[in-house]
Formats: sequence, C-alpha cells, structure tokens
Amino acid sequence: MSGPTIYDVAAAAGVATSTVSRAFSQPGRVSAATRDRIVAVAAELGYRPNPHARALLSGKHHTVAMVVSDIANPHYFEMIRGAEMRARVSEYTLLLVNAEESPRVEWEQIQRLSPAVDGFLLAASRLPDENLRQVAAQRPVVLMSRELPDLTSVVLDHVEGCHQVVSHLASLGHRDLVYLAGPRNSWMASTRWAALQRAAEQIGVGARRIGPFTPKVTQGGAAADAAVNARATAVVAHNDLLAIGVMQRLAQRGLRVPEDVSVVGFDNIFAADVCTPGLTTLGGAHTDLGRTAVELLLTAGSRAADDPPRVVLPTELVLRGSTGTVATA
Amino acid sequence: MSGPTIYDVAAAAGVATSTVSRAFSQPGRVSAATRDRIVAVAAELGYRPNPHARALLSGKHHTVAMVVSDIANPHYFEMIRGAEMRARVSEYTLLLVNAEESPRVEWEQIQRLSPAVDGFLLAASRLPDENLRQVAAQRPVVLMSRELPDLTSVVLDHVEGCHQVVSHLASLGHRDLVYLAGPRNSWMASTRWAALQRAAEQIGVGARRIGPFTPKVTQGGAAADAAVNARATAVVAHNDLLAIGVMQRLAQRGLRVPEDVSVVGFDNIFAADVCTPGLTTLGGAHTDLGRTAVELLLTAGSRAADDPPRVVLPTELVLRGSTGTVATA
DNA sequence: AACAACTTGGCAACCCCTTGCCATCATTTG
DNA sequence: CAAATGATGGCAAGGGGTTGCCAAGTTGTT
Repeated sequence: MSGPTIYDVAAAAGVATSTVSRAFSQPGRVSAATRDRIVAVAAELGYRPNPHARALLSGKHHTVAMVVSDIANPHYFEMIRGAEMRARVSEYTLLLVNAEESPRVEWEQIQRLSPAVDGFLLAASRLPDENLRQVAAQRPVVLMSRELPDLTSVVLDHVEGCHQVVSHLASLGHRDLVYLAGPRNSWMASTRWAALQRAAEQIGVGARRIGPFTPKVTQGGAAADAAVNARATAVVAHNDLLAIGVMQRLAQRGLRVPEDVSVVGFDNIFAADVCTPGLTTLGGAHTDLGRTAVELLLTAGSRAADDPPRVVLPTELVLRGSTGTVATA
Repeated sequence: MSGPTIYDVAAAAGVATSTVSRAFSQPGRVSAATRDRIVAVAAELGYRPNPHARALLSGKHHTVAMVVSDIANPHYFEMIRGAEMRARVSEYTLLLVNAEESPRVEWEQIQRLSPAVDGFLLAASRLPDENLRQVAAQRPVVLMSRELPDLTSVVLDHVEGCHQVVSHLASLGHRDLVYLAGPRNSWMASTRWAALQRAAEQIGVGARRIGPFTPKVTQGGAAADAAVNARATAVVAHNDLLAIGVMQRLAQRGLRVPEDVSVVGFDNIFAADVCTPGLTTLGGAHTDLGRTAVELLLTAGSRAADDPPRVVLPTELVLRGSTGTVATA
C-alpha cells in the first residue's frame, strides 16, 4: 500500500537506517559521498518520509487546523486563502474544519483534532470563553475575529470601523440607525453593537438594535421587514449576506435603496461589489488576517505566554450605492 | 505538551496497555466491568487516542486531501462545503490544499501529502493525464470536474449543459456565439468548447472561440473587448467570474446587456444572482459534487479497480437577465 | 473431583523515523 | 611511531497504539 521506508533505502544503499535518517535531517553528520548515494537511492525508490512517524517522536505535525464557524459564508474565503498561503510558505498543511455555527460541533472537532495538529486557528468561534481557554491550555490557539484577554487574536478594528460607518451615515443626514444583529453567541455581533452604540453616542445619532438574525441572505427578508416596521432610514446589517438579503426584500416591497433606506454591511465580500445598488460595507484586509493568524500561530512557541499579542488590522469603509442622503420627508 | 496516553490510562486503571487499546477498538474482547472502568478513567484523564500513532500501524489516516486548482474561485466553495460535510459524517478530516493554478505546485503538494492521507480529491486538476495516473497508482483518487478514462470522476453533465446553453441562445434568435475560453491546461475549458461546438452544429448556429483567458473578473475587460471586436451578439464565458468581468466592461463601454449582447456564464456562483443584470449561467449541484466525490473516495477500496465509476451529475440552466432576444438591427 | 471449553488479560513485537551513545577508522600532532 | 582528535556510521531505545499468541481464570460437564 504505502511507499518504501528508510529500511528499504538503507538496504538498497548498504547503510544503517540511522544513516539514511541523518542524511536527510542532519546533512552535516554524514559524509558527502554517503549522502549523495543515499539521496540517489531514495530518489530512485521514490522514498517519501512518513510525516506521521516523524510527528510521533517530534510531536510536531507541521499542520494547523482552521476551524470556521460557517464555511458557507464567503467572508471566510479570503481568510482561508491568506491562511493557506502563509501555511504553505512554511510547508505547513492547513486543515479546514467547518463548525456549522454549532458550538458543540466546534468543540468536538477541536477535541478530535487536538492530538494531530500543532495549533488551532479559530475563526469567529462560537465557543464560550471558558472553552477557548481550555483549548488554549492544550494547544497554541489564535483567534480570528474574536478577542479574549489572555489569548492571541487577530481582528479588524471594529471600534474605528463602526465609527466610520456611523460617521458616514451621519454625514448623509441620518439621525438614527438600526443594527440588524448577528447570532446571539457571536462575539462579533455584540462587539459591533457596542461599538456602534458608542460611535452613535459620540456622534450624536440614535442607535437601535433588532434581532438576532442568522446572517444569511434568506434571513434578510425578516430583517428588512423588521427594519421597515421600525421606520429606519439607515440599517446596518451584521454582514454583507444579511445586507444583500435586506436589499432584495426592500426592492420587493417597492422601497428604494438608498433613497428610502440606506443599507450598510460588513465584510466586503465579492457580491457586495456586483449587486445593485453596490453595497456600502466595512471591509478590511481579510487575506492579511488569515496570513497574520498563521504567522502568529507558527511563532507562538517563541513568545512569552503572558500578554499574548492582540493584532488589530485596519478597516476601510467601501462606499457604494447603497447609502445616500436621508429623504427630506 | 501532549495529553495522556494509553500508558497513563492503563496505569491508572491497573491494567495492561493492550487492554486499554482493546477496550476502545474491540469492545467484545474485554469484560464490561473492565471496559467501563477503563472508559471512566480515560474520560477522567482526558485521554484522546493519538491518530498518528494509530495511522502508523494501520496505514489508515482518516484523512482525505482536497486539492483545488484555485481557491480564490467561489465556485469551489460549494464543492468544498459538500466534501467537508460528507467527510465529517464518516469522521474523516478534510485537508484543503490550494494549487494556485500551477501544475507544479499541485504536484508538489500531492507528493508531500501522499504518505499522510488516505486519498485525494482533485478539483479541476491542471495536471497532465500522465501525472494523474501516477498519483492514482499511489493513492485512491477522485477527479472533480475532470475526466480520465481509467480514473474515478465526478463531473457535471457538460454535454447536456452546453446544449441547454446553445439551445437557449438560439431560441432567443442568436445565430452565432463566441466562447471566451478558460486556461489552456484546463480540461474543463477544452471540454466545454468541444461540447459547445457540437451543440452549435446540431442546433445550427455558429460558434467561435476567443482566448484563452484566466477566469477572473479582472480578465473580463480584455475578454469583453475581444468579444465586441468580434461583433458577438452572444458570449459564453468560461465561468461566472469572467462573465461578470465582461458585463462590467460592457457597461463601461456603453453596451447594454442583454439588448446589445447576451452573456452566459458557468457555475452559478452566488454573485451571479445579485449582479445586474442577473447572470444567466449553467449551474449544477456543486455541493452534491463535493459530497459524491468524498463518497466515492471513501468507498474506493470496495470496488473493482478496472472500470472505475464516472459519475455525471445534472446541470440546470439558470435564466436571469443577462440573456435576451437578439437585436433586430 | 478431574478435565474440557471458553473467556479475559498481559507480554512483546511491530509500524517508521529520530537520536543519544558508542565503536570504528582516518587524520593530525608531539 | 604512539597517542590524541575528529569524522563517520551503527546499535538500540523510544514514541503511542495495535495485535498475535499464550497464560490465567471461569464455567460447565461427566
């Protein structure tokens, strides 16, 4: 079934297995002549080191697991891409895991993989803080789009970002906004709401919250109806998927965007650029987020455990057609 | 670093390691009382079997690698999702690998992972046939969106699909179509062109090919210009990304879709639904494709090696606003 | 009571690779 | 020329779990 082992190579080259092993892992310990011969024989036999056997002893698997709270959301796409690219540079393998928005599934997957990976990337984890600390006690962990004081994390600057959003809406004349909230157990959802509230207060506009909603296009209908019912002139949706769903429903009901209602999303997914009108959304360097997270994970061993890094990446408000001046009724 | 082993459990329970092992893997071989005690002790200690150690002996890793030719394409998203879901059901781990559209990278990644996985899912592989056979000789392989006589594959029905596309355009009065081709080393690209040609011939319309183009939005500009230059009334783009890029460029040049030019894409990605006009595109059950591919891979051992299954899944032409009757100039 | 038949548990080898330690051989130095 | 030094390769253990084989223990039979 499997390929040749170092035993085969050793036999074919007429040396001990240890010599073969060292020829690859400690080139200095073997004479050039012997090494060349071994390498040649290995190549001829098509020998590939078995990473599992290696991991068994070293404890290093050269693998990191990325657990995504819902892989159906295109938002994670860029993060996955960035993570994959960075991992590949270091010849690490990226294991992709879907938690299906379920803390239980997430926990089980983590426990199952724990002995087999060098660390975890948890993207928008739905686990309670307590569980996150437990995971971190077993393996290095980097949180993505979530923060916890004692853990390493990478997030976009939601405080600044939400300020940009509110400021933008205020400058268009909106005196009031409605936040269509994300899932209850989403750290991002509560953080955004807090940041929006604070920004609204500073800027002097009102802010209300409706929800929670599962952040999918299909939920946009209910969210839109609720927003209309609340007589909102500006809605800030938890993410672009929800925002797009909201816009679809508004169009269906004959309401114009942005003339009647302005809509803002989060994440700047690809579809936000091509929908009509284009969706104003708070974007950020998601690829960098993925890249940085892997970077932090791979270098986790070389840092003091106390005061772990908490990277905050800049956001950018991408203005498109979905926001406009408030109607002067 | 790592958790407790069966040695720890054995010591704590006062039995031999083999008994612990059997308590989990061959429940019948151990008395219920002993097993209960072992399970209890294991749970208390937080014992998790080490999958690598297990794989070392059994050769089964409970892991499949999915190699995607370009992870930036949302099209793969659904396939990844389907694959991930099916793998999880069987408690298999899905390893996601990006080939970056490079046959070399793809080959290296496969070789690197080969000893560590139970099989490969190759999505739209860019490798030459020869290399695919080599991979298949080492490990079970399932091709996705690609066919090769001696290998297992899952594809959408491009023959029927392309017929639908051409038939649709013909019924709108188009006498001629232009195919904006995908990458040169893409099996899909040449297959689509062949199927389009054949359908065009049967239906009695003309078909021309322009390209190749890298199937990304940014390439849509050049593709659109070339199509306009060719006086096309209907363009069939290699995929939705390219089609969306084409539509953007056409709008920029003041050409109306579908009044001046009809546009058709492939894949039915999410953005095709929200762009303006909506993109008519040939979709299919991509989630099923991913699911089926894993299914076939996991059951690969229980089939005869000759005459491997070649699953063809149905397509559906999704009609949206980007196609219309040809202008009666 | 003696023995057969069956159940349960333990020993030890094995999977593949790494590595500490030691033996061997060659080279250098006094 | 002997002894010290260094370069090189081999032996064997170990890492976590599995499994063939055998021993001990249990139950049943005559």
